[in-house]
This record gives sequence, structure tokens and C-alpha cells, in this order.
Amino acid sequence: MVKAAGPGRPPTSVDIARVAGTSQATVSRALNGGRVAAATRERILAISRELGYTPNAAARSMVTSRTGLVGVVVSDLTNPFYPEFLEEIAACLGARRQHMLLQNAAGGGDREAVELLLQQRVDGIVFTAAVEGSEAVADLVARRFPVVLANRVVDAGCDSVEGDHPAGAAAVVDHLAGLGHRHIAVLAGLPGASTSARRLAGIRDRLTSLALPAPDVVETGFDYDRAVRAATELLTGPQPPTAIVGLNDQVAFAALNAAAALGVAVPSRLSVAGFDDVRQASWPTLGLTTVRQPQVAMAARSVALLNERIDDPDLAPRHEVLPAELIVRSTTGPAAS
Amino acid sequence: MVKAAGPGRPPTSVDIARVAGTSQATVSRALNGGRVAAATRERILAISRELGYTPNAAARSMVTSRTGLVGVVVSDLTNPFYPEFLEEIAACLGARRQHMLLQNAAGGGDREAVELLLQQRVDGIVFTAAVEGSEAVADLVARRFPVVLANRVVDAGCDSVEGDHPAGAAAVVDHLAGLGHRHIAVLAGLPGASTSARRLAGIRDRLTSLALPAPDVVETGFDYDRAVRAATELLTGPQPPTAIVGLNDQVAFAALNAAAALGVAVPSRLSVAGFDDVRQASWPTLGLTTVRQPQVAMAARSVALLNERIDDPDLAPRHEVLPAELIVRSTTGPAAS
DNA sequence: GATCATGGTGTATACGTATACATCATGAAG
DNA sequence: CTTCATGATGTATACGTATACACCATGATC
Repeated sequence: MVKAAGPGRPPTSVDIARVAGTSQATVSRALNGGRVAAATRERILAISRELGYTPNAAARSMVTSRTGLVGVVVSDLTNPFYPEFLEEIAACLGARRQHMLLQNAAGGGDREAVELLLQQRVDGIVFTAAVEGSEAVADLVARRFPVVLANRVVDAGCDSVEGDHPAGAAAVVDHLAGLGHRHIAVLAGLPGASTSARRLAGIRDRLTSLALPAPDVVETGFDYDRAVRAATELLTGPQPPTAIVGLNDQVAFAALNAAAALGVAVPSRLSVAGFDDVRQASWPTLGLTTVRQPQVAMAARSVALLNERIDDPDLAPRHEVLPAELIVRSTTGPAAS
Repeated sequence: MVKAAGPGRPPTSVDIARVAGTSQATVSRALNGGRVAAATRERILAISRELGYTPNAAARSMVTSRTGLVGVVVSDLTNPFYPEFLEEIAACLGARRQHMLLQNAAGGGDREAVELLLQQRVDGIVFTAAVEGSEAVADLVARRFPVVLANRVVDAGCDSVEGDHPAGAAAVVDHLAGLGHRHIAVLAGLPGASTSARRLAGIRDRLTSLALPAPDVVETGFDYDRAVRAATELLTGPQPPTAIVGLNDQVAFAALNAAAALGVAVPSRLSVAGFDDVRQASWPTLGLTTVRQPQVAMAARSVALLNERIDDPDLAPRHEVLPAELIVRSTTGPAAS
């Protein structure tokens, strides 16, 4: 195969060396801060700029065995929880000259997502809201591959960061109970979704310790459309609840919208609360009462933990819990008689 | 350097060959569908599975000079326009076994984003809402690097896909004019943002052809917080408009929220309309009147155009316009007297 | 003036894969 | 039996980079 040398192929460090009259090794040193005579370095940098040289990350990673890429697996990009979270992740990574490789594991099948990330030889992976007992995650952990679970509980002895679900759940229940609600419904995720499970457990615990009736629970898989249908059924049923708690803000919004579509007044006839405190929750037009999760802090800690583990795979697994806080807005009020 | 051979290093095709007693070339052929005896292929696949082999994308790309990665540059992840758009992009890419490398060009500085994507040797880049006359884009086009602009106008003779901004703008103006509005304000992006500029021009054109007064225009850079402040100023000023058009849904929501915070009733005292028809626009709690952009189709066409160009860089630049459609909901009504 | 540290550079190699080319066995076709 | 196409495999190489090692010149140190 004749070397095309056409303008199509991007210039390499060898091309620079040829022009500069040095060896390729010197070019590499000049570009990466090795010992090079000042004059030589200047010349090489100038030529590099002129040629429009861009280092080939693939070639570099082959010799350094580090890519500087970090995989991030999300379950549903349309969940408004993610934008801020991802922006913060990207920002934290940028500070260490790393970059984010985002994968959307639609429908809980994270197998393929992980496969791609491994092919790209990412240095580590942040999972958000992966399904409990995910085989893919377990495999990675078994291989001692750097993994951090964000916004979900420990499962296979790897690092994790989550909000204080019991405290948050207790706060919502206290708030609603204080308003006189006794018939509470919950829109939950799938049974295997750990975040959902922990929040639900927290709600149940608090209700029983307050000697209140157990909640109606509908598992919607955190899917917006299914949550709307579920809320509609609840509200048009024989014994509609006086309060609905969405285990994340997305399904709480679904409840709000179902109520609006049915003409059920909020908060006078129905109270709605969520979890996460997504940006839209604070909009005056929505004003959702919700349990704030420190998304930014969660992203920052996830990246920090991941990098510590990348640097030292032998660390003992760590589990961080960030404080949760109830934000009362305008979707909750005294229970209707 | 002694070859570590530890369990830390992922297995390679050479490792498989050693176990299988074949050459590395045969392993490669077996895994990629080359001519290999059925028995041999079976054995190799089994060993591959057992060892947990994952092909090294970097090494592969070095020899094939294709990475299967496509860069996507967005300007603001928190814009609700993106989630669906990105999901569709990912879906279309997946069908061709390609993958998305997402870059958030915060603050309009797309230079760094492009730099990273080039280092990763992406096969092509989809830009969304890049700033008009971006040097980074111009450079790429000059180098004949495959580029598609989504949701923005042609600038440097490269492929692009956009909504029908003039038609959409005309539809909103007609709608508002028909409701009796004569004092219309517009929340725009930055002057260099082409989408914003085209929509604004469309609005101005239609207003003048209807012999209506020119709109008040505030350039907010499509930033939510700035848009809220701008809308608040408009509504508390000496001559508040009877209608506000946001040039995307995000700033339209900002106007809605500013009005709610001020106690300005919508649509009785103020009408609000947007562009994009983001998912939330159809929520009963918001019910935003807006010009629908076919986000899904736009994503699909972008990927299609990009791949055609990757396969044949000599194609003449193409420009596709997708239909826009006004969706009337509950935020627009007859002008207050 | 001999020894030696040191800065600057070139040579050689490894990373993991795909593929062009050569080799060899097998059976069909003449 | 010879010739030849064909299938299966091995050998060798290239991709672009970082870095260990060797080498040389320079000036300092004794």
C-alpha cells in the first residue's frame, strides 16, 4: 500500500520531525514537556501549529495504556436530573484533562453500554441509577475495574455515592402527615432500581412508625408516560389518595400533569411531592415540593472517588452519603377533608 | 519492561491465539467474519468469551483509520431541546454500529471541544447551535472534514439541517396578530446565534408585511436566568408587551415563570409562545403554544447526511429544511385591552 | 588535564489490531 | 497423473506515539 500522503490523512509527529529535521522522539518530547533545547522546541511547536497537528489519542493510549476517558452510563437522558449532573461531571473531569464518554443504557440493558466503554478502554466508569444486581457491574467489580455508582446503593463492594434517602423520605412523610394526609400513593421505579427501593423503604418505615396506613405503590419504572397513566388511574379510582409522592421529580411532574388534565386542583384537592429538586421544580409555574439531592456535589464526589480508585485500585470500597433536604413549595397543602 | 501478564491487563487477540494454538491473524479473522474453518472459529469464540476478551478500539482504529465515533457538539446541555435529539442521534448511530462522543461547548467556545474530538479521531462531527462564523467549524470545513450543522443555517458551505424558521415565525406572528396583539416582545439568543437570528428575522419580516410595529427584542443568549430577568424587566416596565415570544422553548418557559412570579395572568394579561415544542411544552401544567421543530427527524437527517459525507467527502454541500408547525396551546389568548 | 555529571538528541521498540501476501493441503477437472 | 482453483492458515507489516537506552558534547570539578 503506497503511503497516500494526501491532504486527507492528518499530519503525524513523524511529519513534523521530517520538516523540523529532528527525530520523531524529539518531537514527542517537545510536545509533552520533555527535555528539549528551547530553540528546538520553539521550532517544533511552530511547525506543529502550521501543519495543524493533532495528537492521535488512539496511538497515545496504546503506549501509555491510559485514555483519559471516563465512561458515564445513564438510564434515561430525558430525566431532567441528568443535565446538571452531567455538566458537573464534565467540568470536574476537564480539570484533570479527562473527558466524558456518555452512554445511554436505554431500557436497563447496560450490557452493550459497558461493552462499548470497555472497547474504548475508558479508565473508569460512573454508573447512575443502574439496576440492582446488574451483571455488567458485577463483572466489572470482579475484574477490579474502577467503577463508581452515583445515586444508588452499594451492591457489589464498589465505591458509591448517594443521597440520604431514609432522611429525605422521613422528611416528606413528616411533612405530609403534618398536613393531615393519611392516604398517600407512591409512584416508584422498577423493583430492582435501588434508588427507588431505598426511598420507598424509607417512606414505608416512617409511615409505620407514625402508625399511619401503608401507601398505595405503583411501579412505573420512572417512565413519564406510564407515570401519567398510573396517576390518572389513581385519581379516577374509587378511593383517590390525597397525596402522591413521586420517587423522582420526573414522575412527580407526571402526577402534576395528570391532575391538571383531570381538573384536580393542586394543592387543595391533591398534594404532590417529588425527589431530586430538579431545576424545573423551582419554576414558579410548577413549584414542586421535593427532597433536594445535591446533584452537583454528587457528581463531584463521584469523579473524585473514581479518580482515587483509578490511581489506586487497592483501596477499600467507600460509600458516601450526602445530605438530603426537603424543599417545601406550592404543590403540597392541607389534606382535603 | 517485563510483560506484567497480571490480571490487570485486559486480554488481547494474541492471548487468545496462544491459548487456541493458532496465529493472531486467524483470531482476528474468526472474530471479524473472515474465512476460518468452522471448528476453529468455534474454539476461538469460546476462548474469547472465557477470557473476557474485548477488542481494543484504539488498536483497531489505528489500522482501519476509522473509529466509528461521531462527535456531537451541543451548546447547553440544560436546554430541554437536547435530550430527545441526542437520544435519536444515538439510536441512528447505533444502527450503523457507530457511537456518540458528546461535547458540551459551554459559553460558545467550541475550540476545545473540536480539539478533543479530533484527537479521538472521530469520523465526523454534528454541530448544534454553534455560533455563526465559528472559526473552529470553518477550519474543519476547509480541511474537508465531515461536518453537519443541525438546527442552524449554512455558513461555510457544509451540510446542514434546519427547521423552516421563516414559516414558523410567520405562523406565530399570524397567530398573535389574529388575537389582536400589537405590542410583541421577543427573547432572543445572542446576535451570532444563527437559529435565533433566522427566527427573529422571520418575525420582523412578517410584522412589517402586516404593517404592525417592530418587536421589542432582548438578547438573552438563550440563558434561562437572564431570560427570566429580561422578561421581568419587560413586564414591570412602563409599557409592558401583551405578548412575549421566546425564540426557543427554554426562554419561553422563563417568560412564563417570570409572569407567574409577578402574578401576571397567562394568557389573560400576557400571551407567551416559544419555538421547538420541547416535551415539557405539552405538559398540561404548562401548555406552551410553540412552533414545533421536528427534533427527531432533524437528528435522523443529520446522521444520514454525515454518513453520506463520510463515505464520499466529494459530495456537494446539501441543505435540508424540515417543516415547522405551530402548536396552539393554552399560553396564548386574545390581547388584553 | 582527566573524570564526571548533565543536557540534548537519535535509535529502537512496544502497544494491539487488520490485512496483504505466501504457503500448504485438498479435491476437482482435464 | 498433472494442473489448478479453493479454502485454511501462518508470516510479516503498518498504523502513531511514548519512552528506555545509548550516545555525544559541554562545561564543571578535582
